[in-house]
Amino acid sequence: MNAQPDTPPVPPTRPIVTRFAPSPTGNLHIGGARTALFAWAFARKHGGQLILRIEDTDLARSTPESTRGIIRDLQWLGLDWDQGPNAAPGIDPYDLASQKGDHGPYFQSQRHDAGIYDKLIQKLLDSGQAYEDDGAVRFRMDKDIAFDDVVFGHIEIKADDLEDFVIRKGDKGGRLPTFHFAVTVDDALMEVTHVIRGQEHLAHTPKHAALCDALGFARPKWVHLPSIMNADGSKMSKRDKAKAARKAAHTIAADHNEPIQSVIGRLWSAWCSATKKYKDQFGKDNPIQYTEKEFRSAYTAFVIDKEDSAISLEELDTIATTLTIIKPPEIQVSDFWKYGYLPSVLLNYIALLGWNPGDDTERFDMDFLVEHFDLSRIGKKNSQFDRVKLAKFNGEALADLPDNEFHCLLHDHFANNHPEYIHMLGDEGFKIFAAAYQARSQTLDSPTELGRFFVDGDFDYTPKAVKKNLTKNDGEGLNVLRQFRIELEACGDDDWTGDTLHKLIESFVEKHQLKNMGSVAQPLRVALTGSAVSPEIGPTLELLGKETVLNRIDRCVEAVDRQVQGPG
RNA sequence: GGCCCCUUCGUCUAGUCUGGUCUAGGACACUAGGUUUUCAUCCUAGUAACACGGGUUCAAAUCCCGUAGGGGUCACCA
Repeated sequence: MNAQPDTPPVPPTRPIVTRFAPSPTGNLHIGGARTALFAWAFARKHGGQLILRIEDTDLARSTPESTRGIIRDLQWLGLDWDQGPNAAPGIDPYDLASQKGDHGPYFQSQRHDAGIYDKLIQKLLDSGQAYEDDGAVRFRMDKDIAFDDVVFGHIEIKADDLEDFVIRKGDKGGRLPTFHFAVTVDDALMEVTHVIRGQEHLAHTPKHAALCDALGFARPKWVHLPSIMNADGSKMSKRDKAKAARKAAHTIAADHNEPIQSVIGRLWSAWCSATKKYKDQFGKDNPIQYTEKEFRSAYTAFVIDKEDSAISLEELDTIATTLTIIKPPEIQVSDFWKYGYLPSVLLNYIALLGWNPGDDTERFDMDFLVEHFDLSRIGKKNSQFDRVKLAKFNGEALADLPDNEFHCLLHDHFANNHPEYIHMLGDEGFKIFAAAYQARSQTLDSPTELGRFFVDGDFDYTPKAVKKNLTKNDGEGLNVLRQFRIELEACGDDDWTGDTLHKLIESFVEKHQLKNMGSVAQPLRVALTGSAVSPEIGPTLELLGKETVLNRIDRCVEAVDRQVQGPG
């Protein structure tokens, strides 16, 4: 007990504390996800703490739905926090008693209710560093100020370039603190050591530094991250989705040489038939219902870039996607989820935007990131988001998955997004479908583009594919198709499996002295898919089923014959 | 516009602090060839960058100055 160490005790160092502080005014977008990732990685690397704090000081724009969405997206990504709202299922994140950590509450609206900000504002008022202005409170910015940023270095601003700024809103804003005041106070009170956030806050940091000084708080280390941009160099934003839909509408108008209103009219018809199809397929009404008037006015607003439409951006986005007039650009974390990216891959890819481990390693998991993460390796340059590279990473990760894991993921994805495939293929069929597309999928959604013909026989024949595989050389392929149809018809139901059918083709090739399997497989592909592309021919035949295969061959032969004989 | 920040292949980047080993490396994309029943995968090879102009130096992608271009910010939004 009284034994003292020989050496003086090491002075206690402050544990690393980072925070992610979104404002709940929309979904978590990709830039926010990277900020969260870096804050998470830095805290984990140093055995520190990550705080999730919700900055809901904007009464008009903050919503509980956004808070829940952000929490859900962070959980999907696998980024966990040590202090903040409780994300356990069934628990209301706003519930004070359930929040984790000693520095709560973790919602700024709740902190305001607790009087945390008003007390400090009064201090500034009393000392003359702040003053009342038309119901609001402003902070005096009358001195030169300098600060150090971990990424951008030393920055100095002259007093002349600074202005007094509001720290507490007036009655209209509920007398809540502004972002600048709340963020400064909370970071200090929550003992945050490293403020990791987007570069858009760099220009605000002089305010935060001055506030820290006036309040007598130690300044945290500021770490500003460069922005993530679109391929064209513009900033990534959810408005891009509307932009894409708008562009699509205008493109359709131009292609058909018709006014935009008539395009919207056609979209309405398309929407009606999509709704009807939904009902036929699922036996219940489409949960999204509009009157023609609503639809037209909302879409018009959408197309001419107005936010105040009767239908929300998200719903219009859904419509545009349903009608397949656009494949909206992925912007928010939930988009990447919806389009079948793996969270581990998304995280890997966005970690590479502005950071790298210093060698040529590009594919890594979060254990690697935590081990190697270092603030000094964060770059200063904005980076463009390259969906093609992400897709490649994702495709490789999917291909590397054990079969059964891929099957489960694909099944979940399709159950949520394209249940008609599961209905039509059945559980056994879906297994074959998954196996057929694992190596061919860049996302869990890819099989819908590649394998639509499995559930939809209403396709046109690609002229090039018909010529090359059927009509060329006096209809060589067409003859093979006719003859092979006979063998298929003779095939018993028990023999209708991928392996047996594959062998059937092999022996047919041998018997007729054909060049190779392609001589049979390619004509079949055209008949079955309309194109020259499908997964392996065996599983393709098996999955389609005997009846469908024979019908499609007949339909194809007929169509090509008609075409060869010419019109009339 | 004021202020702040940034600038290496088409894109993400290594290299810049501590000038020479950089005739600038990797990845994605692209092109060509090979494997494959198609597609995808895979293998091999290739095209491709230090924004521009001055300086400092024996030597500059690396240091300094200027120009151009880009981004951010300038709300009782965050």
